Amino acid sequence: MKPSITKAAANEKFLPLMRELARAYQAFAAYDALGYRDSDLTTAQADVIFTLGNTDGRTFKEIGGRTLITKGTLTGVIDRLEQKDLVKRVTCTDDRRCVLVTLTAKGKRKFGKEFPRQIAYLKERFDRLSDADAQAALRSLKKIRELF
Amino acid sequence: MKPSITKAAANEKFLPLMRELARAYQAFAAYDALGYRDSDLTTAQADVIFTLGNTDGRTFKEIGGRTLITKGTLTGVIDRLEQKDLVKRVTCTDDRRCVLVTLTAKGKRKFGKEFPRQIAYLKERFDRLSDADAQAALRSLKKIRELF
DNA sequence: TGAGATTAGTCCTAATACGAACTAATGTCA
DNA sequence: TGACATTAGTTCGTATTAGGACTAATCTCA
Repeated sequence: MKPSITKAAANEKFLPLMRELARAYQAFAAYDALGYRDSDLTTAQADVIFTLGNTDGRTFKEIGGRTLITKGTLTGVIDRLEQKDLVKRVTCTDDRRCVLVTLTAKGKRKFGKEFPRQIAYLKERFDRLSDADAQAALRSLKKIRELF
Repeated sequence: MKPSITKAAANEKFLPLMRELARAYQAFAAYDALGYRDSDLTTAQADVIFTLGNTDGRTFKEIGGRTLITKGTLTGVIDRLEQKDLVKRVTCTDDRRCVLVTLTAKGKRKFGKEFPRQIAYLKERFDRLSDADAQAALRSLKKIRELF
């Protein structure tokens, strides 16, 4: 065990950037999650509802692609939303392998109420960034994403 | 449910930045997680091991503060690391409420092996950023974190 | 000193989260 | 057409994850 090697690793120049990426995201995620406190929705559930809003339904694959929820997890999330009567599963007629998930009337009301509320809640913070800072941040984040 | 209101919300200027933050972080996190494939460690477990490396032990509170793992979760993570004989719980003598978590000899070997390996694995990607881009990204992320 | 507040961890529940194995349906191509 | 690969979701096992109730220890301060 060579402390010199682990210490050299601990001094890598990119580590502050990596830590800041994690902390910035987690600070945002924590704030975002707080917004759902009174909504009876988890973050994942709200994410799905918001993805389905103003659409005629999406398949699991589409929802997974947009929310970054993996399919195994998504089955459970949709199960719970279905139990709450917020979404409905409909087997596609053209391709019977896929399932279209649509908002119920209750789900549409939920979306109409919670989506604008959450957006306003988030906007209050994001709008504290100047346009220039927001543009710079967007560019930086794109470059970071493209690294992986 | 007033599409005009939800559509106005969906057009908020800050949304691309918010999405990019989530995607950049998740792209990084997915790559990071891949690095632990052959290590017999989960991301959370590695995070704890790396935090304990080259120290004389840390309390739950310290570990939680650095890794951003909440205490309830940390109990389970430490349990599993203890089962693998990688860490050890020692009650503090000065304040018997707190528990010092230290690496065992096996844990130190694990740290000495996996930490430099993972850092090199991550460095390979982060080093593709120019110094200027990395500096700009760091500044942007700090500003984002300070929003919340 | 002693009651009340605070702090550090643990325990519990519900919900993610991921990967791998599995089923049903569809596509491919010789 | 028919064997084989591929795709969409489900199921399962293990491990987080957050939050809240709980216990034990410490602190505060009158």
